[in-house]
Amino acid sequence: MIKTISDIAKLAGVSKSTVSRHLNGGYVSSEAKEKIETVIARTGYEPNAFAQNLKAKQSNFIGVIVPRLDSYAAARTLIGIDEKLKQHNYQMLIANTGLSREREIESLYSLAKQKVAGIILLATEVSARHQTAIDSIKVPVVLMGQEHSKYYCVTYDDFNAAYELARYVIARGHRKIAYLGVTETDIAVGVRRKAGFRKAAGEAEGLDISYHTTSFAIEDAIDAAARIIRETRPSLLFCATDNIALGAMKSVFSQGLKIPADISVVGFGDYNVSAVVHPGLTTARFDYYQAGFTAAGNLVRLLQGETVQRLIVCDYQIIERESVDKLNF
Amino acid sequence: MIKTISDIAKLAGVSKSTVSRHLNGGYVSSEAKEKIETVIARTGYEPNAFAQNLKAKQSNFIGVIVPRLDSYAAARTLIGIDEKLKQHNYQMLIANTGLSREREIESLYSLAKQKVAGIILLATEVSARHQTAIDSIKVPVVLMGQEHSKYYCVTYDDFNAAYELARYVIARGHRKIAYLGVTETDIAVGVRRKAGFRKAAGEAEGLDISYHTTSFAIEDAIDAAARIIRETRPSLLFCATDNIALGAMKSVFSQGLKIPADISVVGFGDYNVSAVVHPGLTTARFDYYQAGFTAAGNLVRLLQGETVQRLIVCDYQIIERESVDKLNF
DNA sequence: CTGAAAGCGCTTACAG
DNA sequence: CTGAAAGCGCTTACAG
Repeated sequence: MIKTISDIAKLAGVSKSTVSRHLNGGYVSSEAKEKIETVIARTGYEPNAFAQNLKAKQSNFIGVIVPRLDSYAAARTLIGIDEKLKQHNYQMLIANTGLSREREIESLYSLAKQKVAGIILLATEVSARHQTAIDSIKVPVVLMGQEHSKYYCVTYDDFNAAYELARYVIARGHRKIAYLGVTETDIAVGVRRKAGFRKAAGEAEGLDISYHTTSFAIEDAIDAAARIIRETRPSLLFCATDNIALGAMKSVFSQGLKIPADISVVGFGDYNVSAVVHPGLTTARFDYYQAGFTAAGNLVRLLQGETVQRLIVCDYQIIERESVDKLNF
Repeated sequence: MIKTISDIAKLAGVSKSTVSRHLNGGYVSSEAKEKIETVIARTGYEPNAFAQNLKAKQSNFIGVIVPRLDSYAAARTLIGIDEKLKQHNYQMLIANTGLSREREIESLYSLAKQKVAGIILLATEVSARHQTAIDSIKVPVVLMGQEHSKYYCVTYDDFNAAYELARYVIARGHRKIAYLGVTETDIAVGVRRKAGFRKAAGEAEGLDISYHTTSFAIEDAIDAAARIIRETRPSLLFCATDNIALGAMKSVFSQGLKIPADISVVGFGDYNVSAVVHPGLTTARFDYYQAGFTAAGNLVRLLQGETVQRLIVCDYQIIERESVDKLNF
C-alpha cells in the first residue's frame, strides 16, 4: 500500500526532498513536477498530518471554546466558524465547557497544549484568569460576544439593539415595564443590553420600570416572570434573551393571561423557535452565523500575518412579530 | 523552557527510554520512578501528541459525523458522547455535514485519513455508499439512530414509541387523524415510527387516517399542516418529530384555531422547547444524551478489544402535556 | 534545480 | 531494570 512520501519519491524517480518541495510550493523542474503529480494522482497519496505537525510544531486545528452546545446561538456560530475554516483548510476543534467557568480556563490551556493554530473563545465573561490564560499561551485568540480592549473581538451591538427595541415598545404605548436581565458579570448581555434599555427609558416620560435578574435557563425565567407578574403586573416583559422571553411567555400563559392582549413580551436573539411559537416573538435578531464566519476569517488573517481590525461589531435587526400589543391609538 | 522527553531525562538523570517506559507503564525501578515523577511534577511536562501519534499511527481523536449542529437532538447527543469520551481521554472531533449526504460519505473517508481511532455516525440513512465507505476504512464505526445488521448500532425504540403514543391518542377518543411523517429512506423516523402508528391504528375501530409526508424543516411542516387542516380537518395531527409538531402548532394557531380544543398535536423527541411552548406538547421522549453516552462507551470498549452488543435500543417515555384533547368522557 | 542528511519528539525492540 | 539506536513520516537548510 502506498503511504509515505518515500513511496511517492521512489515511484516518481526523485528524492523525498523533491516531492516535499513540490508539495510545499518550492523549486521543482516542470519535468519532475509532472512525474510527481502523476504518481500522487494515481496513488491518492495524502501526507501524514502528524509528521507535518511534528515538524511545524503546530496543527491546522482551530480550537473553539463554547459555553454550551445545546443553544441555538452557539450552534449557528459554530456553523459559521466551521464554514469559513473549511475554506482555508483549518479544522474546527470544539471544546464544550458546559457553562463551567473553570473549564473555560482549562480549555484555553489544553487547546494550546494540543498546539492548535488559533482559538476562538465564545466568551461569557473575561475575568482576570481568562486574561492570564490568553496572555500566557502563545496562540492567537479571537473573542466572540464580549469585548475586551486587549484582544481581537467580534461582538454584537447589544447596546443599540436594546435601545432601539426599547424605543419601539415605548412608542407602542408601554409604560409599566419589567426588565428581566442577567448578571452584570456578563458585560454584553448583562450590562450593555440593560444600558441600552435604560437610555431609551431615560428619554421617555411617565415610565414605571422595574429591574429584575434571572439566569440563562428557561426554568429560572419561568419562575422569575411568574413572580413579577404576580407582584407588579407590568404591561410588558422586556427580556434580555429569547430563552428568557420564552420562559416569560410560558408564565403568562400559565396564569391564564393572553399575549399580547394582557402582557407583551420581547426578547433578544431570534432563535429558530422564536418565529414558531404563538404568538411570534418580537425580538432583536443577531446573525450568529455571520459573526462566526467573520471571527474565523479574522483569525485566519491573523495567522497569515495580515492585519485585522481589533473590534468588529455585528449589526442587529429588530424583528417585529405579534408579541407586543399597541396600547395607544 | 522544558519541553521534551529529553529534557526530563536529563533533569532526572536517566535516559529518554526510561522516562518513556515510566510514562507508558513499563519496568522502571522505584528509584528512577521517583526522580522522574518529581521532575515531571515540577516542570509540568506533557508529551507531544504529534510525536506519539506519529509512532502509534493513530490519534486519540474520535470522529463524530453529525447531520446538523443546530438541532436539539444532535446537540444533546454530542454532549453525551463528549462526556464519555473525556472520561477515557479521547477527544471528540466533530464533522458537520449540514444535511448533505455527500459530505457524510466524504467525512467517513477524511476522518479515517486523519487517523481517528474510531467514528460515531449519527446516521440519517445507511446507503450502499455508506457501507462501502465504512467497510473500506479500517476504523471502528458505531451507528446512531439507524439500525443496520452489519454494524454496531445504538438506536431508539421508534416503533414502540409510536405504537404507544398512537394508542394513547386513540384511547383519548381521536378517530380522524392525520399522520405527518418523513421520507422512508429514513428507516428510523420515516419507516419505524409510521409502522408503530399503523399497528396501533390497525388494532382500533372506526378510524379515519390520512398519511402525509414532509421534511424535517419547520417551515415545510407549517405549509404541510396548513394544507391538511384545510383539506381534511382532522382532530389530531400525529407528527413524526417535535419540529414538525411545532410547525403544525403554528399552522393551527395561524388559522385561528385552538390547541387542543379544535385540533390536537403530538410529536417525537421532547426538545427543550416542547415543554415551553403553550400548550405544552405531548410527545415521546428519547434520551439523546444517554444514547450518545452509550454509543461512546461502546466505541471505547471496541477500541479496547472488548466485546460489545451489536445493537442497543434505547428506551423512550411518553410525556403527557396539554396538546391532546380528551374527546370521550 | 536536486538529493543526502539531520532533526521534529516520541516509542520500542534489543543487548546488556 | 536500563540505555543506545533505529524509526515513525515529514521538512528544511545545505552542498552541489
